[in-house]
Amino acid sequence: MIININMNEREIFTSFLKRKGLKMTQPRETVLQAFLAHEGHLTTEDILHASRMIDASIGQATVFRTMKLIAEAGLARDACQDDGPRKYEHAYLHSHHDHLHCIGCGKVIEFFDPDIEQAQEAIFKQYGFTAIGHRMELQGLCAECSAQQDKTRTQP
Amino acid sequence: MIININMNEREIFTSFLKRKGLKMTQPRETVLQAFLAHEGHLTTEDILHASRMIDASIGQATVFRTMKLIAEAGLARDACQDDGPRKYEHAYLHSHHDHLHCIGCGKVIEFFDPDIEQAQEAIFKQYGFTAIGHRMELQGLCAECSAQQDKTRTQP
DNA sequence: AATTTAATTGATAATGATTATCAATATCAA
DNA sequence: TTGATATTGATAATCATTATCAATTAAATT
Ligand SMILES: [Mn+2]
Ligand SMILES: [Mn+2]
Ligand SMILES: [Zn+2]
Ligand SMILES: [Zn+2]
Repeated sequence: MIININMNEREIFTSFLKRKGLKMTQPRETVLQAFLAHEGHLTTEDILHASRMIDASIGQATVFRTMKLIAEAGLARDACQDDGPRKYEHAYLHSHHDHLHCIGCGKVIEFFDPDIEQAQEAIFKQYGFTAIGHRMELQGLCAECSAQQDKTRTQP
Repeated sequence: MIININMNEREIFTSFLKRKGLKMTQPRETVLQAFLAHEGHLTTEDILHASRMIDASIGQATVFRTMKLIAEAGLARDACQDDGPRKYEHAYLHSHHDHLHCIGCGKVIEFFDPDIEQAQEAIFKQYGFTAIGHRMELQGLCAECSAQQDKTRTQP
């Protein structure tokens, strides 16, 4: 099975299901459309709400189950690794990136640094590992939150 | 309060507690000793077991609470970010490092790469962030697990 | 088209890690 | 020693996720 560049997400998901002996169903269709309709970092609850806009009878368990399949099909991936519920982001035609997270206001900046990626590859090689992936999240204070904190400090 | 290089972990913890208006107690002493007695990546359950070797009456909640304080005092930090229970590692006189994780056998290798650390600093600066920290975990297959997987593939 | 087979669904219970609650107890400054 | 206050362990509660299961639905086969 060759994945054609013109194959859209729905076709990718359908053929993924068929390959695994699973069925394309109405609820799975609904969850997929709900996910595809929103960019960004989405919790399962976000996707449940979006799904129920389309079909109010969708169950929570179905969203958990379907999102796991959508990720396995390569259309979604885990976004952050901080505490709290898992967050999915789009993976189809969305290239790999890491996250810079402001712990003051919660803002998340996506970035890609080829030097870091290359250095990571070098680490894998150095220890004789076959690379599978990595998780990296930088945590800090954005410019605004830094300034605000300075103010608080100088006026106690 | 200047932290003397000769101040041992117990003294650091005691003065941390005093500074926060908290008390050094028998159970906290026990949990600290249990943690200090074991290197590596320890779950709260590991530390509970070790604590109960010293004092069988230690409660689970006390371990959760005390480990949080020990981490806040700078003696412990979170080790991994994979699923499952939180893992603590020693932070006192244990320099920062990242983790290379074999998802085949679970092996964890600790490494430190100044180039990656520097590149991370550059990212913070580029986006105007004040750096606080980062979490990075590389995931792959170690040499043994890679070899084993190749065997399975060529002999179906 | 009807039948058969197996996968799927949503509701609900269960799980696992962590946190909150609370009455009884321990600590420590005065 | 006392007394205010922090702490404890047991237990309940929470939160995200998974497991269970009877009813339903999708596809393969007649
Ligand atoms: Mn992202
Ligand atoms: Mn470590
Ligand atoms: Zn911010
Ligand atoms: Zn391995």
